[in-house]
Amino acid sequence: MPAFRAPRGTRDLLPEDRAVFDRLASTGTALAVRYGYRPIETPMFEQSAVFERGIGSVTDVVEKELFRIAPRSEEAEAWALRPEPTAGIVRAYVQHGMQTWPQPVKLTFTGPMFRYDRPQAGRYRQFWQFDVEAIGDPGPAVDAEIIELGLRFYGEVGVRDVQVLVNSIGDPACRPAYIDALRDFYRGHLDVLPPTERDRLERNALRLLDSKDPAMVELNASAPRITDRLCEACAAHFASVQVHLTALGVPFRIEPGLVRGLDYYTRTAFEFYVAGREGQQQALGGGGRYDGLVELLGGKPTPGIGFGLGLDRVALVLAEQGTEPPAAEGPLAVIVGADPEDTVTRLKVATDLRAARLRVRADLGRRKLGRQLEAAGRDGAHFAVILGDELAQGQVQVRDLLAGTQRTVGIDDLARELARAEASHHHG
RNA sequence: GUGGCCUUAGCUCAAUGGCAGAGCAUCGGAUUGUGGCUCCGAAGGUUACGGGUUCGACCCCCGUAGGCCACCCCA
Repeated sequence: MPAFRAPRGTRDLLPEDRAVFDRLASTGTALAVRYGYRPIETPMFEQSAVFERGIGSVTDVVEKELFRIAPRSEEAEAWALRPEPTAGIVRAYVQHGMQTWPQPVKLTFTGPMFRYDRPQAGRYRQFWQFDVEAIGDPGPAVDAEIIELGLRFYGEVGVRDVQVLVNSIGDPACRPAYIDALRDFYRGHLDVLPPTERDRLERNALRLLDSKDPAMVELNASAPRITDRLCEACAAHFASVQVHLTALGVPFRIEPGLVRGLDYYTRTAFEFYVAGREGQQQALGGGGRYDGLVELLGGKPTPGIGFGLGLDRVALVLAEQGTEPPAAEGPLAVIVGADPEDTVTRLKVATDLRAARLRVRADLGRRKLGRQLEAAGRDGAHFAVILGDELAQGQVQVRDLLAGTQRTVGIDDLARELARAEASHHHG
């Protein structure tokens, strides 16, 4: 009914929602910093080629979900809103010569991503990711470190029953042979393949592995497994990742059907799910190793690994699991007055208290005292400072709205008294 | 991108094809400067939008938009 509303697939984070997001983002950043990651920020859009080259042009993310920006002139560069953070961060790594920094370069970022797909709960055209990237470390120890970091994030933020799925999808030494074997296998069962899967067979055979079509699920049970066909180096790497994960006490499940949707991944791939929902879409987060990406974007051959965790989905799961959102904090005090018309004094008192670094609100409406106090109570204020005739003697009433008590305070002592009350309240 | 369900006040929901309503929330009042409770009142609607059928449409039909569900895919 309103004339304007938020574009399809986007939403407003009202203060209550925003408080949840703030908590998720600050928890993630603090956690990553504790692990040695430094916050970075890259543009929300890049040359389309950064994503086409990096993510792979035959992926869904690029083929049908890339949020392209209409060029403003013939000679304009083709731009696209970022659908994920890794390509842009790696582009920055190359552009700024980060290979001369102490390796690995560990970076973290939290911000909005954009994908032009059909919205659903937990699936938006603008969504938030908490991202961590370690560039320049071949692993396998850092693989386990980063998976443990992801799992710890969910724990600290209060999501219960998170499962870790891991797999290795090989590297250029072994994956091509595996994909050939996979194609041969599916070609032997062409009659069973649904049309869409048949279409993808030549283009992106790995994707058939995580199809949810019942016929495919049955067929995939007997499909060749990448984990049986890793080259020696990949097999050793994968085994060592598991040793490290076990040593860290990270419970995980090997999921041979786990393939990631972006082409740049090699070797370690992992996803986080809420237990019981693994079969559905709605991964809470995922990531993996991308040893070829830096080179693909014009840098020297450099290994890397990272993850992106979807904050919108974390917020959704927290709500479903009944986790209490952070309580809205009301002002320490509201300045109210017996004379509804005297907004000058109320605003002046509030301004002086704010200058003293106190969180106060002045009631600037011209309504009678009872209404002002009522609003202060609903606002969650701890105190009401009541301005009345005593002001002539330099005094005000300070009413404790929670306790229902009230006392007279000299106007010159007001800031000190309120600051002391706030301090004792927070320590008690 | 495919299929299905849904859309009435800020929110949650009513209304047989015949006067669009309730609760909560908002705002105001209950005689001079003290909140939460109670009582009274006000405001709030192009029934998502556009067509059609009908004497008459929130209600039936078509289209569009948005949300949700299952696909697809991913976070």
